[in-house]
Amino acid sequence: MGASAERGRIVVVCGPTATGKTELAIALARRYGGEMVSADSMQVYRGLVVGTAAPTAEELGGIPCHLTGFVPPEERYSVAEWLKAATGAIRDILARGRLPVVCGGTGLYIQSLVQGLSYDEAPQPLELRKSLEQQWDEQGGEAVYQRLAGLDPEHAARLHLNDKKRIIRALEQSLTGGGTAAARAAQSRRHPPSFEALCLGLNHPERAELYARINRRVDKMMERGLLAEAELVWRHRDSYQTAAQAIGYKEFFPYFEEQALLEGCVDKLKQATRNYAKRQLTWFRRMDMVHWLDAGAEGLTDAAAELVNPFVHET
RNA sequence: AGGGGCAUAGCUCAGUUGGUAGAGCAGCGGUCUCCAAAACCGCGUGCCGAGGGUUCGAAUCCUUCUGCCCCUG
Repeated sequence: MGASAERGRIVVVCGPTATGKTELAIALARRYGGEMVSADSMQVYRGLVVGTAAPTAEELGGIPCHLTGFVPPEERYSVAEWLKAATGAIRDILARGRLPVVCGGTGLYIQSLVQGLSYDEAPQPLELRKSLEQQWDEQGGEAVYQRLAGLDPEHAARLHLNDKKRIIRALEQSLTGGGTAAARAAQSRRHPPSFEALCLGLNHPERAELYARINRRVDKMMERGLLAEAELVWRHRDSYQTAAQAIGYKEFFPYFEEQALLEGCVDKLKQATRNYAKRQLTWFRRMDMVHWLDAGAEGLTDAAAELVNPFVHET
């Protein structure tokens, strides 16, 4: 009974959108007496259900699902908060003697959980950020970049001059006593990961197949009332800061503003979703702990179970 | 039928007075330590509609054909 063996075990289902992650996760939860934990930056929001393909009560069939629809859409959410919530939910599930099945497509969230990254508790300096953004817009990015280069040359050298978001984020951290990026990275890894994870990655080997499924799923979302959901988001676009940038809503804004036809917006949405799936693939492909499974294969759940069995039973 | 116009990357189009082509979007690859469904970076994938001619050299000029569009009847 070594200390390292005491870490709780979790199963993670990741991969690009529209590959059936939710379905597999539910099947595994059912088979192993587990509970789902969503790892999705948009499913956390209340009211975004059709567009985010959040698991429905019918799909779940009684399996508990955590971390979906619990954040008011006006709120700004972040990895740090999700990590805290997910860690808590997982601990609870483990305490009940059940298997946590984490399921989602947000690479940053999953990687942070699996690798045990910890984020600074301090709230983000939004005022400072605003003034830095202003400086960027008024004086140009070069000036802001040079400021970071003076404080953290090593990190600055890695960032592209156009990477406004990261340059400003790095600068605000350095300016508020966060030290260099290298120091922060070391700090975030000072504890080993809280859990031992088995990562299953779902993908369709043929890109055309993945894209065809995405297109079909968007059509299905339209049938399920995506447009009404999108209109709600559009009406509140000023207050739904993070939620309004979710794929599946912003693509319809031109339609509501009578600047585009509905059909064109649907095509744009399909395209945006395909682009997103590709980015997700890039992210998960480089996580070398992921065991890839063919999402379209017969007996997918059994194939997954072959990996999960030894993982949950070995001591 | 007569007159005119257009055919260039998967799509929309650039291409000076002739020097074998380039943008956006799509696509492909990648980055990612607190907006991450975000943000950012890299890569041109081409019988320049087909044939013939002029020329050292043609996407560019001439000509025939094919296809599409417009005008007149």
